[in-house]
Amino acid sequence: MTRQGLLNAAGVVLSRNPGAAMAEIAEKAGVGRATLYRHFPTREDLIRALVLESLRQIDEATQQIPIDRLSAAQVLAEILESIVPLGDRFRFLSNEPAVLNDPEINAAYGRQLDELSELVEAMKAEGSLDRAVPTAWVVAAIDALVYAAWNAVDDGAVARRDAAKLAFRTIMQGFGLADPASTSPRTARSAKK
Amino acid sequence: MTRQGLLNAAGVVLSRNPGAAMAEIAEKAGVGRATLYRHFPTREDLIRALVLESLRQIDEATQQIPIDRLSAAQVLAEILESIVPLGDRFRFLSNEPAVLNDPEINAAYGRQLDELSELVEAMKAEGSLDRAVPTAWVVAAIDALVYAAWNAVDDGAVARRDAAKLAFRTIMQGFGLADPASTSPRTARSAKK
DNA sequence: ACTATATGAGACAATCATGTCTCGCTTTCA
DNA sequence: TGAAAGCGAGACATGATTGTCTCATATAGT
Repeated sequence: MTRQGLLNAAGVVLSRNPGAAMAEIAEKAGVGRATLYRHFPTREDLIRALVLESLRQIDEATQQIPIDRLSAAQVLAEILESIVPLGDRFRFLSNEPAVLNDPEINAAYGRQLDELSELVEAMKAEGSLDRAVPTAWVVAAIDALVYAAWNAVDDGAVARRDAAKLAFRTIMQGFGLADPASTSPRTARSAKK
Repeated sequence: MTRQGLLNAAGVVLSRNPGAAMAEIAEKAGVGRATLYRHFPTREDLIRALVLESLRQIDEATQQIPIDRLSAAQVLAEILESIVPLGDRFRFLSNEPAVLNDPEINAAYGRQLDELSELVEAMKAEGSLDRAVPTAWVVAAIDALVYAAWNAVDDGAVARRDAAKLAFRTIMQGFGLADPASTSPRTARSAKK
């Protein structure tokens, strides 16, 4: 059994139950528990490796995007297409103490968030997003919508090939320039009369 | 120590670390471990009670909204104002096996999702949301944005009083009628030239 | 003051996951 | 064919957590 296979199994099992035991992961991988420990001496090592591998996959996918030939909005579209399929890998361990305090993981994740912030700023600069919306909120919402998109696919509410496009459309419209009449409750009320 | 105080402490501790021990929860509540067990005979009982209490709080908050005097969009705005402050209580145990298989919890949560679906349909009917966007996706995204909003407040990225409004604006714009020029990557590219 | 009730502290057994180790078995490579 | 390496199964000790229980104390109501 390859290291990748073990990490995949760990991803599947842990995303459904973050507290799953090593035995459960080994079983999912079709491997003896001892073998799992041979590759990852401790549970913490396994989780660290899983998170780093996931972050690496995201880097790999996004670095293949020709950013110099696309608008910032198009870059975001490509990023979403790339990472929505990987969306499950992350949310489940945001609270893992082993992950939260790891400097290497924090550095890598922080860098990715920073890159996303820069992309959002670029989108504001090119006029595809509303400057009035806080960048931090846009980044947080993108994060959440990626997760929601993967989730919706997972329980069959949305087709796999549509998920990234739905998320992209939601982001672009949601943070584009406002049409006040359709977003303010007060005016919506008067419009109802 | 009141039952409510224990549930509050459990909410605080478990939302930060879903695997926290009973001793940690009791300590947070400033109470002996035995006392905690007197109120909740097993850990599972505690988690069940916490989830049900959280769902009940949402019901309570939303039922005070005068739905007959507001547009569907306004109702959504009020709902967001009510539940964004409670947002942390839920995501953390969506994977808890004790919760996932509990019929009472599933019924209550499913009903709330159904009500949200109905509200989304009503918003489509009144023209404040785009009929072309799948309701399931809208519901999933609202769910995710509520969580994102609470999260952004929690780490200081967004002011508490702005969170619900940001989420509302994002939803209303994000699922309103599209302005094709601002959402399609293809056209964005030609616009860049 | 008196009694009933709830509490905090802590001992305790049972359970469970972790991490180590050994022992055959199989595969691979020479 | 033979040696080496990796594997599955499982025994084992360890530590942490759960859930039960006791007992002394505090508090509230009468």
